[in-house]
Formats: sequence, structure tokens, C-alpha cells
Amino acid sequence: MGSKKILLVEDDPNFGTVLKDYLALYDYNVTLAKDGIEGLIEFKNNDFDMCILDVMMPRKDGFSLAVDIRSTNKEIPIIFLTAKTMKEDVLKGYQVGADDYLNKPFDSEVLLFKIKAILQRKELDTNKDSDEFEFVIGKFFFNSKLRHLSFNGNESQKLSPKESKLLKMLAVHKNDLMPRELALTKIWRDDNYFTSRSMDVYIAKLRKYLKPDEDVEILNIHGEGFRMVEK
Amino acid sequence: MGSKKILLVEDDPNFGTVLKDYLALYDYNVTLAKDGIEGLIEFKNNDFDMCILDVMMPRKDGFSLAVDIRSTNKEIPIIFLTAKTMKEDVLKGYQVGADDYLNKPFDSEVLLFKIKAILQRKELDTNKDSDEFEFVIGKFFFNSKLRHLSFNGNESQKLSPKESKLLKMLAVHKNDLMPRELALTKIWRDDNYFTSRSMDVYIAKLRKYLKPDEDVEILNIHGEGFRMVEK
DNA sequence: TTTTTTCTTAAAAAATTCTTAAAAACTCAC
DNA sequence: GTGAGTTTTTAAGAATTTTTTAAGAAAAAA
Repeated sequence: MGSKKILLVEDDPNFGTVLKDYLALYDYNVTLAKDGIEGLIEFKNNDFDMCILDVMMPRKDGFSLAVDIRSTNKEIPIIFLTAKTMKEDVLKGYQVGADDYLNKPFDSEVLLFKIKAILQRKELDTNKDSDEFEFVIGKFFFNSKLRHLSFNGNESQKLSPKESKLLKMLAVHKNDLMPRELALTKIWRDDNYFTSRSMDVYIAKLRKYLKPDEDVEILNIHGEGFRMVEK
Repeated sequence: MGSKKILLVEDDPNFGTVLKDYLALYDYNVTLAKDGIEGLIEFKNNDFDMCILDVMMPRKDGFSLAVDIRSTNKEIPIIFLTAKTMKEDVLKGYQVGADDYLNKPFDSEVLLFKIKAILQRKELDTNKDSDEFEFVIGKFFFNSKLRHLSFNGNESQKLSPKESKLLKMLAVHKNDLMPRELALTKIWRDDNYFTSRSMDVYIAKLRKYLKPDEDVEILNIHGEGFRMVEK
């Protein structure tokens, strides 16, 4: 499956580094950010499986960061760490969509178990995140790594990074629904009006590339996503 | 939506009753069992949305009960309550599939928020395509995910999101009553005069789609709802 | 009969997608 | 760093699809 990527946002560099190294021991791929702003930038530029956020931080606190993260991705698990045992904080944490809550100082083994439990829970709706990179689509041959789309063995079309990622995602879900939300959160890293329009533009581009084979079509499922069919 | 049913298993009758009454104040429908054995019997005979289990109990402890509950239902949220702050207990709790953990004495408002957060999370998951999406209805084949209704293997009819959800709900209740209120609260998220008229329009649309097979009919049960029968 | 509920049809309104094109951001060689 | 080429985003109106509203007729219940 590959190791899970965790975003750890913690302003205390000593504690942050120790925790990061500890989790790395258990095969988690941890990115450490030192405040909320940096955390948000990391989040937007990477594809994490889980976030662990300190509540009290300079520049942007954990709650505020969680709100921003949630606006981009409604699914990703969030665990809060807090030094304070204030009830209001715990309540606020749950309101902004926490999956769990730990008071500092906490036992690192407990955190480990919580991470495991939460990821396991999310695992159920496994993302079709394929390592494949070669696809046959009707009369096309598509290499997503080289970003090549060739028709009938010749006529090679180069694809841009986004074009390639989107076509790959459609190919992985061939003949099945590829939810809009999935492409937006995975490829655009944000699900909003503008990224959605951008995606429409890309769908139009891919349709043009696929035109030579009339047995291949990208169909829209209104309000849900797209489906690439091969007749 | 109807109030959520919670199974509370707690051997201390004073504490159990107080907690039950407290949760009832917030419109939860709580069943109190006084030990693990009784809790398991209640669980088997009812349809709960969540379990709150005390760890230390006579006859059958919370962990053992959780294992039995999990063997029946892998989805239902479980929260443990424990007087001990022993790490081993917490870890064991997560191993048997806890969703959360609270040490006694705890703030009841915190519990309330945890319950709310966990139920909300589950709600999202179940609103996804977790359950079945392929149905045979007379001579029709219906795929609710792709929103396709095909007759006799060919002649594919596309359905709108609401059409699809409604037909799915009728299919789930095939030959049985699908209460009007259920469709309105689940699909329209509001039960009033206008949503009810809207639903009537959708029923009419579905009837038109289903016309090709005269053995399939959507019957009205006056004042109750609809019933899709397959002769 | 009177009231309530459901059915039918059609139009209005809302939401989503498509199309095109220009603006902006990014890359890479120089 | 500059500038050409590429990629991505933004914009805005058109087209399409979906959903709601409306209003009278029909059916069922009281």
C-alpha cells in the first residue's frame, strides 16, 4: 500500500521533530510544518492521508487551519493536540471536524493506536490510487508517466501534467464513474467553483484528443462526475 | 431524521440512569443495560446507531462485549467509558475497534459533542455509495451509481440524481411500503408541502420509465407512501 | 358532500456543464 | 533575470439538465 503520509503541524520544534521521528519509526511518512500558514501551504501542495494539528500556534492556530483544510477536503482525518485541557477547546475541535483529540502530554503509543484506528476506518472506502501507468483505451495507448497518448500505434500526442493525471484517473475508473470530487481533491487539491471550471476545460481537451476513436467517449453524469466508456 | 438510538451499557445504576436521562434531554433514544450479557441481548434485539460501553462490568466486560458487537456489525460506532487511566486499556479499546474513549469522570458536554461528531461522520459515510447499487426490477436492470435504467438488456435510460435516489429507495423496499416521509427526509432533506409535490412529480416520471414492463408498478398507499410491486 | 391527498402537465427557476478565448502563471533555455 | 513557449486558470455567455412551483383534475377518505 505504501506508507501513509501525515501532515504534522506543531510550533515547538523539539517536540515536533521527536514526534516526527517517532512516527517515522513506524513507517509513517511525516511532513512537519511549524505553524498554521506553513501547514496550509504544505497541505495544498501534497496529498496527505491524515493531519495532526497542534491547537496553539503563532500566525494561524490549529482550529483555523482545520477549517481551511476541511473546506478543501471533507474526508481527511484530523487529530488535534493541545496543552490546555479546556473544555471549550475540545468542543470547538469537534465542531470544526476533528476525528480525535489528545491532551499534552500524551502517551505516544496511544497516539500511534489512534492513528492506526482512524486510518483503518478510512481505509474501508479505499481510494483507487493505482501505480499503473500504461493503459489501453480503445485504439489508444496511453502512458501516463511519459504523458504520451498514441493512436493506432503512431500519431503520438503529448499531454500536459494535468491532462495526463486526469486521463489516468478516468482510465483507472474506465467504464465506471469517476467522481468529480475525487479528481478535484486529488489532482487540483481543492474542490471549489474555479477548480471545477478548470476541470471542465480539461475534460473538453481530453475529449478532443480522444475524438479519433469514436468508440471512446467521456460521458458526463450530471452532478456526479464523468465516465469514460469504451464501446 | 428521528432520534438516534444509543445502547448504553453501564453497571453503576446511579450513574447509568443519570447519563441516560441526560442524553435523553438531547433527544437521544437511550437503552440502558446493566452488564455485558444484558447489553449483548439488547444489541441483538434492536437496531442501534451507537454503543457506549463501560469497560469494567461484572459478568462480561466492555471489551468482550465490543468484540461480540463488532462480529455482528463492523460499522457501528463504539465509545468506551473507563475509570482507569491505564494505557493498556486504551490500547485494547482501540484494538477491539473503539471509535473514541473517555476517562471517568468526564464532562457530559464533551461526551455529547463526541456523540454528535461521530454520528455525523457516520452519516456522511452512509450517504455515500456504501451499499448496493445494482438492482433487478422486473425486466429492468437498474444501476443507481451510473444512474442507468435498462430494459431487456438494451434501451438504456439515463436518470437524474433525484430520480435515481428515489428509484433506489423504492427498489430497496421492493414489494413493501416506502414511506413518503422517509424519501422526503432522506432525499429531499425536508418534509413539507412543496417537497411532497415535487416527489409526486418524480413518482410520475418513474412510472413513465417503468411503463415498458407491465409487471412492474408503483402503487400509492394513500397517506402512507408508495410501493413498487413486481408481479 | 366535503376535505384531503395524489396525479398530470407545463412552465419557471435553478444548477450544472460546455465552449471559447483571453489572462495569468509557470518553465526552461539563454 | 529575460523572454518565448507551455500550461493552467479565469471569465462569461450559451446550452443542457435538473428541480421546483403551480394549478386544475382525479381519486380516496372522512
